[in-house]
Amino acid sequence: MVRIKKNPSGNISINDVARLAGVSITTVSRVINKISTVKEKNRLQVFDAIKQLNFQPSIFAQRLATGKSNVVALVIPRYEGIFYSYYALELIRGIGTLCEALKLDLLLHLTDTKSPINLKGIGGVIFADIIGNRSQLEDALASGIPSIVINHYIDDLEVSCIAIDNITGAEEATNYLIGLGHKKIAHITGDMVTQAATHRYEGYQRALKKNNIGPNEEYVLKTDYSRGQARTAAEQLIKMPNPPTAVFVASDSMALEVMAVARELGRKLPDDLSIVGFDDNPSGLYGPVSLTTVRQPLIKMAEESVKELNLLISRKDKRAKAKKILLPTELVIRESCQRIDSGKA
Amino acid sequence: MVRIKKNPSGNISINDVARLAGVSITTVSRVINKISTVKEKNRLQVFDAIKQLNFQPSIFAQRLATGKSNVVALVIPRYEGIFYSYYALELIRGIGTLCEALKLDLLLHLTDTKSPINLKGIGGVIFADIIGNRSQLEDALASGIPSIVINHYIDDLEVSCIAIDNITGAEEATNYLIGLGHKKIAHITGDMVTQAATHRYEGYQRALKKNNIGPNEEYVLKTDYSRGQARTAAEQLIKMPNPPTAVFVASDSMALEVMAVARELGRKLPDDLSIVGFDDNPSGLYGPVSLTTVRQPLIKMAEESVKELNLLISRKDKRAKAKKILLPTELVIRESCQRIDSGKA
DNA sequence: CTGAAAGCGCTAACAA
DNA sequence: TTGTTAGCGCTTTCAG
Repeated sequence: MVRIKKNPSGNISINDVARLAGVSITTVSRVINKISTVKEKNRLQVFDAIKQLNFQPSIFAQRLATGKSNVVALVIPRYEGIFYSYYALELIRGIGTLCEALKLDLLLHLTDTKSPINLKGIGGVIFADIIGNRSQLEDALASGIPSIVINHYIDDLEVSCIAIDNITGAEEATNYLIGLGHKKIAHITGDMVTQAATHRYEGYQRALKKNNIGPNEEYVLKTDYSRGQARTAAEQLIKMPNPPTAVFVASDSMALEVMAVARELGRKLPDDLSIVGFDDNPSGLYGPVSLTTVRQPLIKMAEESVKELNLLISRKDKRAKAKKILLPTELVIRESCQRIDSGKA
Repeated sequence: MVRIKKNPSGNISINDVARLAGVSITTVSRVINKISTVKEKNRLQVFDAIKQLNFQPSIFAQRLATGKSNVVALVIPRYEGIFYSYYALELIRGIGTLCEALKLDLLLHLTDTKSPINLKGIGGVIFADIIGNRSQLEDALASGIPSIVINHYIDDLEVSCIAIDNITGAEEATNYLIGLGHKKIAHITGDMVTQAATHRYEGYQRALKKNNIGPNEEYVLKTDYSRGQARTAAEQLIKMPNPPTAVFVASDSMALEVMAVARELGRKLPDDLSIVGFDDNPSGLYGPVSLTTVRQPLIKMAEESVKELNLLISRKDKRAKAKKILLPTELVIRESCQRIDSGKA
C-alpha cells in the first residue's frame, strides 16, 4: 500500500523547484551547488523557480547527504569569573561576526564543564579557555572532529591553539614599572584557575627575578577577577605599613577598582601609586588618569580561530600538524604610572 | 547496479546498533525516543549496544525524518552600543544556560540587520532587541516559525514579546528624585535607536509632567550608551551656569562615569549631585558612594524567553495568542542620592 | 550537459 | 511488542 506523507513542514523542496523549472532535481542540485556544468538556459530557469517559490534548501538534508556540517560550536565553560570581564563578550563578538561572514553556523555551548557536549553533526569546535573541561577537549580530539583552543596554550595535546602571550606581556608590564625605578611592585592576580592568570603571575615573577628584585609574597594578592575582590586587595595593599609603590593588576576592570580605592584613601595618582592593568579595556581611557595597560588582541584571536578552524574543516588532509600560535601583546603607556626617585623606592 | 557507499563520517549508525543488539532498527529508534512499548530485555540489549559502540544518533537524520528542530536562534543586531553594557552578555548567559539545560541548540546570529537570516531548519527564534532589523522579524513571522522578541515591546505585530517596563522604571526613578526635593533633574539618555532609551526618556518626562515640573530640554543629553559620551554629557551638565541638582542616567556604566566626572570637577557626592542609574550592574556597588539604580531582570527575561519559545515550539496549537509581557523593574536605593532642602532647589 | 536512482540515518505508519 | 518499509530532501555516482 502506498502511503503519502505530506511534507511535514509544508515546505517547498527541491522537487517543486525541479518541476517548475522543467528539469530534474539533479540539475537543481547542481545549480544550488554552483556546479558549472549546467546550461545557461537551465540555470536561469532554475534560478527563476527558486525565486518564485522562495526556496531554501534544507540544511538537514544537505548535511545528511554530504555528511558535512558547517556548524561551529563555541564551548565556553560556565565559570563565573569568565563573565566578569569584557573578555567573553569580545570573544563571542569576534567569533560571531566572522562566522556570520563565512556563513558558518555558530552554536554556543555554555558548558558546566562536566556534561559531555554532543559533537554529533558538528563541523568543528572552538574551545574558549579550558577551565575544568579538559575532558571535553579530549573527547573532541578523540572523535577526530576539527578542534581548536583559544586563550589557553596547550603543550601536551596535538591540537591547534591560539593564545595570548600573557607571560611576556606581564613581564613587559613589570619591566616597565622596574624601568621607572620601582622596586616595591605588587601584583593582583586573576583567578588562578585560568591560565591567563597563572601566566601573568609568572611573567611578573620572571621580571622581578631577572632584575634581582626579591619577590615579596606579601605583595601578591589573589582574586577571582571580580571588582569586589580587587577592592579588598587594593585596600590591603595600600594600608600596608610598607606599601608597594606600584602594582601590576591582572585585568583592567580590577585596575580601575584599584585606582578608585587609592583615590578614596587619599592617594594621589599616579604619584603615590603606579598602576598597570591588562586588557586594554576602553573603560581605562576615561577617568582623570588614564590607565596604562597591556593590550591583548582578543578580536584577532577570535577571528584567527575561526579562520583556522575553517581551514581544518575544509582540509582534506586531516592530519596536518597542530599549530601553536602565541599572539603578542602590546604595552600601552598612558598616565597611570610615574617614575619614582630612587631615594623613595 | 548496486553501489556501496561507505558511511562518509565513518560513524556507526542505528543499523550497527540494531545488528549488535539483535533487534530491528525500529526497536532501536524506540529505545532512543523513550517509547515505552519495548520489552525490557530488548531495551537493555539496545542500551548495551549503544554503549559498546558509543553511538550517538545523527541529529540531521532525526530532523530530516521528523521535520522538527530543536535549534533556537538568538538574533542580536550587530550594533555597537549593544556591546557597551553588560546587557548583551547577561542575555547570552541567561539564554545559553537555559538552552543547555533544556537540551536546545543555541545558534547565535550577530546580524548586520540587513542580510536575511536563514531560518531553514530552525525551531524557533529569539530576537534580542529590534534595531533596524524589523524585516527579519517580519520574515520569521511570515514563515510561521515560532518567534519571540525580548527587550522590545511590539504593539503592532502578532508576536510574543517579553520586555522590561522601562517607562515605569524610569518614572519611578525620577519620582524618587522628585520626592527628595529635586526639581532640576537632568537626564542622560542612551542611544535613541533602542527602545529602552526612548522609553526611559519617556518615563522621565512623564514623572516631571505629573509633578508639574517644566521640562528643561537643556537638561536632556543624548548619548550612544558609551562611557565616552557619558563623560562629555556629564561635563556639560555640571559646568552649566544653572546646573541640575540631580541626574537620571540611562545606564549604570554611564552613571559611574558621571560620578567620576563629578568628583574630578570637585563636586561632593551625593550632596552636590544626586545620581540614579539603570541596570543594577554590580559595578555600581563599589566606589565610595554606591549607586542608586533601577534593577532590571535581565536573566529572568532571558530565561522566560527560552521557556516561552520552547512552549511555542512544542505546542500543537500554533495559533495561540501572542503574549505581551512587561517585566517590572525595582528601584534599588543606595547612597548616590541626597535629599535637597527646598531653599536650594 | 542531463537525469535516474541509490543512498545518507532516522522516524512513523502499518502489518503482524 | 516487534519488524517492514516508505519516506524526509538532498547529493552523488553512473550512464547516457
